[in-house]
Amino acid sequence: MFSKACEYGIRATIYIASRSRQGERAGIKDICKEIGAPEHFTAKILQNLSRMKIISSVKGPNGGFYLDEGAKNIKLIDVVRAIDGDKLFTGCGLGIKECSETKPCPIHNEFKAIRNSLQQMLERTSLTDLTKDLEKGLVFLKR
Amino acid sequence: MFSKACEYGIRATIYIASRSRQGERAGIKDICKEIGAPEHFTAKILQNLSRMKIISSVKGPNGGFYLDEGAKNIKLIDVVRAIDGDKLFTGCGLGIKECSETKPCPIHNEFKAIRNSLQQMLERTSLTDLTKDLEKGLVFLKR
DNA sequence: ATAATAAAGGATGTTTTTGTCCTTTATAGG
DNA sequence: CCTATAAAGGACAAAAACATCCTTTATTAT
Repeated sequence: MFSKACEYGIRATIYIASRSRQGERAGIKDICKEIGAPEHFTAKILQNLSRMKIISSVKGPNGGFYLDEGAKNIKLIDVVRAIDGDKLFTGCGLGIKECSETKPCPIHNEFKAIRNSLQQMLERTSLTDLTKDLEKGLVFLKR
Repeated sequence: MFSKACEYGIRATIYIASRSRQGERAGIKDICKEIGAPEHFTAKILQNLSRMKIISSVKGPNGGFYLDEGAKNIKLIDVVRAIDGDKLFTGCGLGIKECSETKPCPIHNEFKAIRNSLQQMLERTSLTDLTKDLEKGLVFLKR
C-alpha cells in the first residue's frame, strides 16, 4: 500500500508532532529509536519532508525536528503525497495508463470507491489528532 | 497497491476467462498483446498461477491458457492472494510488525475498514463477471 | 516417427527501493 | 573564537521487483 519510506515518514512525523506539542524538538536518533526505523534511511525521508515544509528542523545542539505553528494542521495525506506522490489516489488499480471514466478498466468504479475512502480518511486525519491517543498510551509506533 | 506482477496477472486472467467463455484457449503472445504486458514476465506469472491451479494450460499446437470448469468461479482475491500473498489484507498500514487490536497503530481501525472493503470487493468479483463488460466493449485491459 | 508449436523452467540482467556511510554545513554554548 | 552537536547532502551497497533470454518438455498434426 504505502512504501516503506512512507510508513517510516508517517510514524516519524506523528512522533515529531507529539514531541512538538510538548514544546520539544526530536533528534533523528531518538525518533528512530521510538518508532523502530532505520536511522540513516529515515533521516533522508525527514530531510525531504523538511525541504517540502511539512516539518521543520534546526541544526546544532538542542536542534532537531519539529512542527512549526502553521504546520500543526498538517494531515496524513500531506505526508503521503510528499513521499509517495498521488499515484495511489489517481492511478488505475490494474496499472492501465489511460484508464479513465470514458475508457475504464474492469474494476474502475469499485476501485475508485475504495481509493476515495482511503483518501478521505487521510484528508481528515491530522498528525496532531493522532498524538492524543499516542500520549494516552492507547496506540503505538513500533513493535 | 498491487504489484506489477499482480496487475498483469489480473488483466491476463480476465482476458483468459473471456476467451475461455468462448471455448478458446489463449496463447501467451496473444494475451500480452491484448493486455499490453511484457511477454516473458507475464509468462512467469501465468506459470505460477497454473501451478497453483488458478488457471490451466496445455502445451503444444492449439495449446494455451484457459479456465477449467471448476475455475469459472475464481474470484479476483484468489488471483491477488496467489501473486501478492495476503499482506495487503492482514499487514499494518504503517508497517508495524506487532500491530493488533490490543496494540494498535494510530490508524489501525480506519485502515482496517478500508482494507476490509477492498477485500470484500475482491471477494465478490469473479473473473467471469468481469468478462461480460469486456465483451460488450464497456471496459478495457490496456492503453 | 518427425516437425512444428507452445508452455515450463532455469539463468541472467536491469531498475527501483531500501538501507548505510562519510563529509559538510549550520547553530548553540562555553 | 572554538568546540560540540545535529541536520544536510552526496556516494555507495544490498535487496527486491521487474524484465529478458535460452533451453527443455509436452502435445498436436503431418
